[in-house]
Amino acid sequence: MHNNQKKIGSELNPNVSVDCVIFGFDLEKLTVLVIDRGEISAANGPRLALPGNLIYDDENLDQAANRVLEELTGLKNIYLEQVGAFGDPFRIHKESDREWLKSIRAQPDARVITVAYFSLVKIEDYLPHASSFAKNAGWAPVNELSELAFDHFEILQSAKDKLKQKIKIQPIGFNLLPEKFTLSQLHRFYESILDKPLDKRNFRRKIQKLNILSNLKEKQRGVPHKPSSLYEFNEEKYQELTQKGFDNFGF
Amino acid sequence: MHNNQKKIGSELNPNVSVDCVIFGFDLEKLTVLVIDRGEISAANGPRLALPGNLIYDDENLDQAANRVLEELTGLKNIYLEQVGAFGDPFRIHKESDREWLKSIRAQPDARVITVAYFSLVKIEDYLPHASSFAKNAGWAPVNELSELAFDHFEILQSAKDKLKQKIKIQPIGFNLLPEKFTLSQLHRFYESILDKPLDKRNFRRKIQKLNILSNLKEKQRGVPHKPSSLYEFNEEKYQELTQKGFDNFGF
DNA sequence: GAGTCTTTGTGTCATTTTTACACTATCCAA
DNA sequence: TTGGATAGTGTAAAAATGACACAAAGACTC
Repeated sequence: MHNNQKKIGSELNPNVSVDCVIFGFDLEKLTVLVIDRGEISAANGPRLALPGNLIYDDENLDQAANRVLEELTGLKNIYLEQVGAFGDPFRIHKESDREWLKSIRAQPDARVITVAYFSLVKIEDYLPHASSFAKNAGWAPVNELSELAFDHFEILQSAKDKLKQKIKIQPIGFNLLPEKFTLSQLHRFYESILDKPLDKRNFRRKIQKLNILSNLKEKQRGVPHKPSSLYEFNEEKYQELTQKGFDNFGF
Repeated sequence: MHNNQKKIGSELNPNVSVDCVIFGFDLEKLTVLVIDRGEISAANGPRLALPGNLIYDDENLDQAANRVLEELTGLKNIYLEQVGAFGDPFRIHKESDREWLKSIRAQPDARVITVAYFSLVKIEDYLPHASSFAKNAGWAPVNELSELAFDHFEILQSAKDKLKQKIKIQPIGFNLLPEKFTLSQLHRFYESILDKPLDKRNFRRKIQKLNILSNLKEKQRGVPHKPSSLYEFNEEKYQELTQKGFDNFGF
């Protein structure tokens, strides 16, 4: 069910899967793409899970993650980074999880090591893709989740931590925000990832000094308050920065 | 050969292994523990490899890494952190690697995903352990290696990068250095990991401000120059720091 | 025991970065 | 026209950084 467009000449590896933590930002808070597994028979565990699947024997891990991401969102060439491997032999212990696996896997009891990836996607770009499990996917605010299937909640935590580290070192907001955005939105983005308030003026000073933003000569319209200037990221500057590396956006 | 002390009631998982990047510091430069595979028949590839092994189906990844580490060094409760998963389906392509696998694995052609860990070990504590592959193990200076078996060189690079990041955030020199050490040794340690020169006075100022070092009232003896004061780490302070996290030892 | 070699250990100043903090401007809606 | 909401802006004190040079201590040699 997960994947019925079987690749010719390749076999699923029953022991290794990838799971994707796909972050979005709805201009208010950080969100993550989750699958709703629907009503489950037995002990009703968490309905929500991260998208993921077994890997094929002839693809590498990055390819597998890209494939899962594309199957779900239709998006290619998306920022994707490994979080790590998760392999508790008892990670599949909840009865509800086992029930679900029986319905989608040939060997539901096999021990599976999963390799988690996180990616950053503009919510505006995401259109639920026709294929497979996407019809039950949706964005959930990261901080409102309290449980997920399997060890996915733990994976989500690790992914958040990775993202938190990453954002101090590279301006990756880039990948998540719409083409045009306001400084306040960017500000909220950093606050929701770092999970603490940042002084408005200091934030603006610091982000401007990176020289990565272009002030479009355009303003918000129709907002019931002073309209904000719109900005866009300067991709060249971004490349330059990530090359040289910029230690320290550590608020 | 790798592991003949088979655990009762558990099976090796033919698809998942762990590899350990065990760093040491010989007071001059960063070193890593490698296995010498000896003369190999076919196309003579790299003799050196990282220690590693398949996992058992009833142990989790951290346990497997600890087991491999202990089998090799006899050391328990060592600092150990995941680097990531490596899973190129063609990672076993060199003829010399295949020859070697035939001699140690039941299924030498299986596709194997490996999960890499790095750990930090005091060289003084390390005594080659009787068991298994340890007799051919030894410390090699990290920066003098130019190739390793399989994708181990790539893994080593990743581990170095992780270590580099880590050291900016936590005072883990702790785990590597002998009980008593001099500031110059610590200085050299940071330089060899960050791979760039650090100003002596600024380094000393910064490290002292962490308040993590105790100046023993003791000096080096028998050195043909002004003897240095010896220091030790203050473990309590270390715990405190890692809790609060100290952003920024970013030279 | 005088001289040489080698490494330790120390302070200051100029510059940059960080932090804390409050009020006016602009738009919409009532 | 007023009220509500958010945007946008500067300064001053404190802390951190980076650059830089010379005297002190021991071992060894002659």
